[in-house]
Amino acid sequence: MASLGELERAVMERLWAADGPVAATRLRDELADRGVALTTVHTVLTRLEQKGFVQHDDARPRGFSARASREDHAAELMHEVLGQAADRQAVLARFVGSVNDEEARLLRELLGR
Amino acid sequence: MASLGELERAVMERLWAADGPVAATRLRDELADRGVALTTVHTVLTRLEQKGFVQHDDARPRGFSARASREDHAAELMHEVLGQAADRQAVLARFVGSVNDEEARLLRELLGR
DNA sequence: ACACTCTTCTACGTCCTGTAGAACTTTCTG
DNA sequence: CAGAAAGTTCTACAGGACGTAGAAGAGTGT
Repeated sequence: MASLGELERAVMERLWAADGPVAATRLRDELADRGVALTTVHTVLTRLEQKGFVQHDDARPRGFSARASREDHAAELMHEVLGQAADRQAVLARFVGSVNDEEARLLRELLGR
Repeated sequence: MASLGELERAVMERLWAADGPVAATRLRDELADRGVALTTVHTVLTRLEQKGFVQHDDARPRGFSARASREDHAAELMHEVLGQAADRQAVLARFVGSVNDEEARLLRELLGR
């Protein structure tokens, strides 16, 4: 369900990187390499809001921000994927079987050894 | 990158559920509720092949099969999602923080002790 | 050989996403 | 406060992905 387009993802990336609400103009500037127009940014933001990924305050130059942190979002996605399969255990087994050492160590730590 | 359409997913589901190559006609029958034509099934299969999810043998009524098991596929997706975020550790932390007890137990087991 | 089944080719409508002009609203500035 | 500047919303369109399938071609069975 939650798949984003190229530009949408790029916008989310900036919102996640920012530490507070971001104005559309700033997003346009940060995406200068793409040369997108300000209205384009607005369109994308509106769509991201409809999808529930973004919200904006009612300050005058609107401040846009991500509803969930990048990490929460990713973790959520991981759960979604995990939940999709009937045999969650098998999926976890495959998953764990292919994490690198560092991640494995971290996982052990997180699971309280 | 790897996002499938409604029908595509349904087809993959049957291929994953099957324990061997499946003929297009059988897929059509299994998807009878949708009333899709055989050619439609073929089109979808062709696209899934192009995407690398499916392969077929050269027996005469072609036998189609998934390239990866549903579990491998899911685990792969999980890795993809994990890799997308800059702070993988944070993602793992959130992820582990929200698995249920049973899954946590399984994870500990899988991580060897 | 002929009918039947399967496969490939080609095509089209719809929805999603990128893209942005036009029009409207709010804010700034003289 | 009027006019300009900046920001926001509305509306539209093009391209691509996906669902859908007819037409045409290839293989199989009798």
